[in-house]
Amino acid sequence: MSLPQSLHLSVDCVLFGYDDDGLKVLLINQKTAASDEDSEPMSQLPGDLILLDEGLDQAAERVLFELTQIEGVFLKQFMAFGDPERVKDLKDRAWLQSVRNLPDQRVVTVGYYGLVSLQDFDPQPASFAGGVNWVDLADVGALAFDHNLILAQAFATLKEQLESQHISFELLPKKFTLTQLQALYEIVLDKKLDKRNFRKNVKKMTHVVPLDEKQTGVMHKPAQLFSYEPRKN
Amino acid sequence: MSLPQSLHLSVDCVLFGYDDDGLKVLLINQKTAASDEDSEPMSQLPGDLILLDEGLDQAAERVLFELTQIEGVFLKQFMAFGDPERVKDLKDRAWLQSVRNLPDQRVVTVGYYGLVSLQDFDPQPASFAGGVNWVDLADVGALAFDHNLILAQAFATLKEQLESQHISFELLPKKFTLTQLQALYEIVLDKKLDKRNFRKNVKKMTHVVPLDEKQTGVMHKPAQLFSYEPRKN
DNA sequence: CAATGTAAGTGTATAAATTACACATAGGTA
DNA sequence: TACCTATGTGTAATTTATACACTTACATTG
Repeated sequence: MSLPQSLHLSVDCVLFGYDDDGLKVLLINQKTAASDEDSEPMSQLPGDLILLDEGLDQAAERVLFELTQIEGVFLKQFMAFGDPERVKDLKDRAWLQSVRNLPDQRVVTVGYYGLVSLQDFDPQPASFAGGVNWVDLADVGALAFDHNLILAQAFATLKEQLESQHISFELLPKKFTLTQLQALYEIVLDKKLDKRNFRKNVKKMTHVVPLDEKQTGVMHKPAQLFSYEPRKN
Repeated sequence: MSLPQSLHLSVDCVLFGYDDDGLKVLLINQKTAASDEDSEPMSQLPGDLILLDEGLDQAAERVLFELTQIEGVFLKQFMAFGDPERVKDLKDRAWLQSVRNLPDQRVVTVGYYGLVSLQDFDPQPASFAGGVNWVDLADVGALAFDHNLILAQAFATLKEQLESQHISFELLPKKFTLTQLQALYEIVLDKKLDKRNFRKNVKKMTHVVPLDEKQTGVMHKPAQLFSYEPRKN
């Protein structure tokens, strides 16, 4: 009834980062074997095979940390990608051969998206292998495998869940102004919002609390700082 | 960098069925080896390992058809389940041993939920092995593996997506009355709705169109029949 | 064929939520 | 001290959501 199976399972992390400059995604450069000249290095999402004794969420955390030194961030599964051809493209062969024991093996991957504030996290996280870059969403080029698809799907999920899931705050520094919060909403939802109406809505969110602190060093009226306080029951 | 992996990947289908009697889920009875007396047969969701050359959506369709003879229904991936212990429970050992070459192998599964109208589909789909039953959601007992968790997650997803995704119609016969539609909403959302307001909202849905046809054989004013017409561009 | 039972079908008034919109203020800089 | 810049605030108009009750069409029964 059940045939012997042989396939690999990986996780890929789509880590979004935000600062006043806009919305970025974390990409790593494939480190090809030193002698490889003809194959230009591609960018890809941080991802790797899962270990046999770890759960999926755990794997996503570990892989993200190993590849980017980032830890302790919000990470959420959003979709599995299992096209049998997804790692069979010619452009990806060289890298697979340099890094996998069984480069021809089918790989199904589980996508996670994550959110960080570029202020609170080191904007250029050290990595033990290959470069790590925050790339503006608009500037993302062709990625390895089906990673453009995974990224698009992750962004669509972020858009859908931004309002319902209290996740905007993961993208902001611990202390933020309402203008920052609004700018984030405008970027993710891709539409302009009215300042007064936006603030009216925020006032209804009991988990957004004003601090006894103001912005400093700005050449205009300093903004009130707020922080996110998830309900403590 | 990447250790050799060895795990199995399956799909599990949570198929919801609806009739005037309520919301059901399709379960199959594990067929244990004939001589097995001490292990009572458990119920589980229809699911099986994926084949090496098929995509995930394709696998879900195939597995559902093979186990229940149901095909051509709405099926949507909703979540992957990868707890390393999810198939290690004692209660599930006997069945795994009778059906798998590598019963100790870790299995990660991708969950799909599906929707059918019990009117339009055979309410007791034939199956080539083991019984197949529509079980009222309230009467679902302990299932094999983590299938109670998968079911709960699927139902939560259905609830979330019912309104945004036009999926209520998958659960209804091709021709339905507004009362049926409303009853479905009330069951899934678990709240009573106002008849007049509900109908006002439906009138705004351009994809719900009245037919030149009425209910027959009912001992009251016959209801107008409607059908779902996804926008044809 | 008249009376009865049953669910279908319909409108309006009220409340709530969303939208549109403009100017005074606090601090920094010159 | 004057000026620049982004902050912070209220109200009226519109749209959307909610609450609510009676007449109608068909089938059954006496």
